[in-house]
Amino acid sequence: MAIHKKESFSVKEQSLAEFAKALAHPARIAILKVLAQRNECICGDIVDVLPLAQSTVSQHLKELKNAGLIIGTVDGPRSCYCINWKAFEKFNTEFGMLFNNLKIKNEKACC
Amino acid sequence: MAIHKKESFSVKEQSLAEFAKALAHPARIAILKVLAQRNECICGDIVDVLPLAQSTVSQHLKELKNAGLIIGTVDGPRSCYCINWKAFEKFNTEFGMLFNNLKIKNEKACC
DNA sequence: TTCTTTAATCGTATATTTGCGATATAAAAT
DNA sequence: ATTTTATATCGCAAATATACGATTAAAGAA
Repeated sequence: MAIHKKESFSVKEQSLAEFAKALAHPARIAILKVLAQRNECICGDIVDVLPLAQSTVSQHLKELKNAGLIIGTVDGPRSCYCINWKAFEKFNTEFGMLFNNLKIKNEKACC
Repeated sequence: MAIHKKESFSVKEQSLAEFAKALAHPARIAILKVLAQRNECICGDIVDVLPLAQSTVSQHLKELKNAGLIIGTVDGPRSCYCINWKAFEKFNTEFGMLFNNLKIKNEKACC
């Protein structure tokens, strides 16, 4: 029984979906906010701010890193995370273009 | 064992995450594309285009509808779906604002 | 060296998502 | 009235995601 046929969609569709999935949890949105609000790259400070266990936060950070939305650097015994603005820019405009392209074609909607 | 503490985040964070979740599958991205490319509101035509069973497509449509991204109207024996541009606009700008606000504050990143 | 601190990873429980076939529903066609 | 067509929903199986405690790893401090 073939389950999860995400591969059968276009690369662009998959990549947009991947990006969206990385943002699809309030904790990860909150992490991005924290990372940006402090102009130094925080690591465990996020744990103090979020209502989640250290291991859970670490897991969310890993997902954001895998999606390319943040960059992690090891700094002695601690880890320093930053937002990867390039990736954000890329996906933000990609989303924007998707929406715009759609809208142009769809001036007269039926419902 | 308390699982899923999404409620402990801000309403805005939750709403952004909800929007992202609705987009977090290539099938749903593809559906939105199809809905926009044809200037008539399609229903079962989507099933012909996607590599998924009718029931699965119906389920994805339901999720998009629940998230408010599309509107469904019953038209005789068939259903007519359209993109809800207002919701899209709202979330698109909300995302944009999030990114912009973050970027302004974060001119000097450490990594 | 030993202890402490910081963060990643492992193991595990539970929840949610994804997908399909089968069935139900409802309107149109015959 | 029966059949066809279009779509939603139900029930189930498998895959993923979420969360936590416990453990590991690695650097700095004692």
